[in-house]
Amino acid sequence: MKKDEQIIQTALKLFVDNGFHGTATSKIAQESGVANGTLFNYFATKEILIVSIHNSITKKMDDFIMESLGTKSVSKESFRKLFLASLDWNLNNRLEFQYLQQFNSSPYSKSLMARILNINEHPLYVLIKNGIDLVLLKPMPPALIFSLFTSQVNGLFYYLIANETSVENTKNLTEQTFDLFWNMIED
Amino acid sequence: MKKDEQIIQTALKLFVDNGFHGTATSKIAQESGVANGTLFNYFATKEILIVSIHNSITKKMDDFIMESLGTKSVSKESFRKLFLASLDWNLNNRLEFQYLQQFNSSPYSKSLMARILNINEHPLYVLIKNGIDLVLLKPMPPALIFSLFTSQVNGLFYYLIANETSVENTKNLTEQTFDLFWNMIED
Amino acid sequence: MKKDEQIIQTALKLFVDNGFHGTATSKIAQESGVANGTLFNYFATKEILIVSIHNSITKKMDDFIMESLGTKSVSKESFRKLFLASLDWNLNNRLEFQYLQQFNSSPYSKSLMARILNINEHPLYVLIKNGIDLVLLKPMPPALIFSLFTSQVNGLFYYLIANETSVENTKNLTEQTFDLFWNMIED
Amino acid sequence: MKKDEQIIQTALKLFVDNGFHGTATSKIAQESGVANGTLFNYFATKEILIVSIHNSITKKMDDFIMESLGTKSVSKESFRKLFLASLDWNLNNRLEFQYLQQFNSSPYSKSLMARILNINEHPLYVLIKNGIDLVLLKPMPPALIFSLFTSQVNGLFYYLIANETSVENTKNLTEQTFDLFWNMIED
DNA sequence: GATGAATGAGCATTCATTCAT
DNA sequence: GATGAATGAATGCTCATTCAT
Repeated sequence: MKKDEQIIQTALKLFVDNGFHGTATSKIAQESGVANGTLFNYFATKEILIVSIHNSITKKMDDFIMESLGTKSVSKESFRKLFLASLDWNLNNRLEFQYLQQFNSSPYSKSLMARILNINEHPLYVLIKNGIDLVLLKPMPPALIFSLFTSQVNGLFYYLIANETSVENTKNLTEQTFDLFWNMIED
Repeated sequence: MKKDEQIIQTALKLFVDNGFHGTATSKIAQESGVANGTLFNYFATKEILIVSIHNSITKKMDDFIMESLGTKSVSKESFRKLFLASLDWNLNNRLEFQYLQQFNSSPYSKSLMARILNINEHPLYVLIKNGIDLVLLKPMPPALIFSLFTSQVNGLFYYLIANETSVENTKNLTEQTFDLFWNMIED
Repeated sequence: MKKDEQIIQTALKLFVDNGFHGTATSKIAQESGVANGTLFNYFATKEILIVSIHNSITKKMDDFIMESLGTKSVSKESFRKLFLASLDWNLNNRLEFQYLQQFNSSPYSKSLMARILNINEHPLYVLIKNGIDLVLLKPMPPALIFSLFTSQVNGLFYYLIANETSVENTKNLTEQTFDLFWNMIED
Repeated sequence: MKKDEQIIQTALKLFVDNGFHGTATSKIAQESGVANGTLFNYFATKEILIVSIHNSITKKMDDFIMESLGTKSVSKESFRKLFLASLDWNLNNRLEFQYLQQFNSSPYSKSLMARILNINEHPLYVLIKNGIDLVLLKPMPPALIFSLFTSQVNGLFYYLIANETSVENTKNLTEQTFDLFWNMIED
């Protein structure tokens, strides 16, 4: 692994465990196997490191979800794929999930360097907008449906991690929860 | 206002604006109109102050929601009241909402002194459980419905604060969103 | 017990256990059963309290030794009585002994308020001086004999507290050690 | 001089002059010609610095005395060499002597990091024990003779610093005082 | 590019002392 | 005389950042 990636991975874990303030850059350098000063050759300041981790995570997450979506046809199946992919990513990247939570509720989230996710270009948003236009979905503000979609995924995710269950059961609950959601928004 | 309450209010605002680390205790004392040392007569450490603010907020929130609920009859109306009260509280106490978000994704949330909310005794959870028993709600894990309820409120809340709209419109969207949710979970 | 005496006794123990710096005036007040501010009605500053304790101890010690001496006739018996009394006081007032050690090796010992023991007026010094004049003792500087006397007592004392032994044995060792010392200084 | 040694020397002087509490670490750093934080790169806490100084002093003192002793033959000459070396060290290292006094009557002396001087292995103790076995010394507890030896050295030392005198005279008094002591303990 | 010793601003916390009640 | 809340100067220690090697 390249050094910058190594540093990001180490820092990610330490930040989630001990918070931004609770993690000294010297500790990150040490656990990354580099010298104190070396860290600053890759990330000029601690804040830049923190934001870089955020950007790295969101990029990977977006890539994963986009790839999972495949074709962008407007259909229940597309929504279903997005729902499953989002949940899967959360379940398989819990450290990253926690990091994003922590980052978003910290003052760093106001940093100008943070990747800005323009909701209008988000594939889910586009899908919803088209769905409404095609009278496949209820005539509601697309941003509201977008927000409810995200929340529903999170709601299920929180339940699943608080009540660890079998893979099979997880799958069933996921399908069931998606169906509930779909019935809620389809016209 | 009593001094401890004054300190809590000042700290709440500063913590939300600048983060826990970004807010010096001396700054809190100064803006609270007390001397540096006085703050520590009321809250022995910064961590205790941070946890105390959390406990103060959750207590007020719980009280508000419980009062809004009134009778605990198992009915759509009760769920509606809880939905509206939760959203209202979020909308009218944004600083406190942000504080809770920040606190929950910080290492302080693991503090032993933090009020522990036992989900089994939460009025919403009880309502859901009874609703399932009475075949008013779909036969799903009550904790999942609980989680989806909370998420739906948050989903709507995020939409509303990102798209400020008239009080009238807010009210309509809220009723509409609750109805969607209700249709989703009723048997 | 009067309040000032009560405070002195409490402070004495706390200072020996935790050092001057390690003992907060508030702690002394608390353990003395008085309020924070009350302590300062009796001792205007912490330093005054520290010096007062020193003076109180040295006065009591001097009184005890003087009383033990009785007649001031220049004789082996007088030296013996002083030797025994000094040792006894150390053995029976270990807290006070430790306090004096700590005080004397602290910057407080330079305080102008500390009782000054003018060696020339010290009964032991007078005794020694007269002993030399009467050719009872070796012709050495009296201050040197004084210092050796004190050191011999301390040397025995340190041995006794490091090797707790029976009262009988303690007595025997004391007499034996004094005899050694006497043989050393008698002409 | 290496930086840690420089810091130790500076701190030694300041601690003796102003006490442990009366000496701020920032003052030590400043007078050592290093930055505040640098001090803590060498000594993680103030307490560690204090104990390190103690250990440094006792090591140097032990080395000096051991070297002065030379052969360990059991003879009056060996005791004489130890007596002279101990006194010399005290006279030539007064700051260090005062430091040890202050340290030993402070709570820091209970620190686990402090060098433990096991009396049984002390060269003087061994010498005394062998001297008794060989019927060179009086049949007394060796630890008592040890203690009296040390006290006699201190007693003379206190006299000498209170009554500064010529080198010649100091030498004479020392030899004389040792002879007195030797007569006291020899069988 | 890598190192790690050095830096010094910054902060949480302590505590002797004051004074209004 | 007693109280104890309030004070604020003082200090040990941390840690992001620099830079000479």
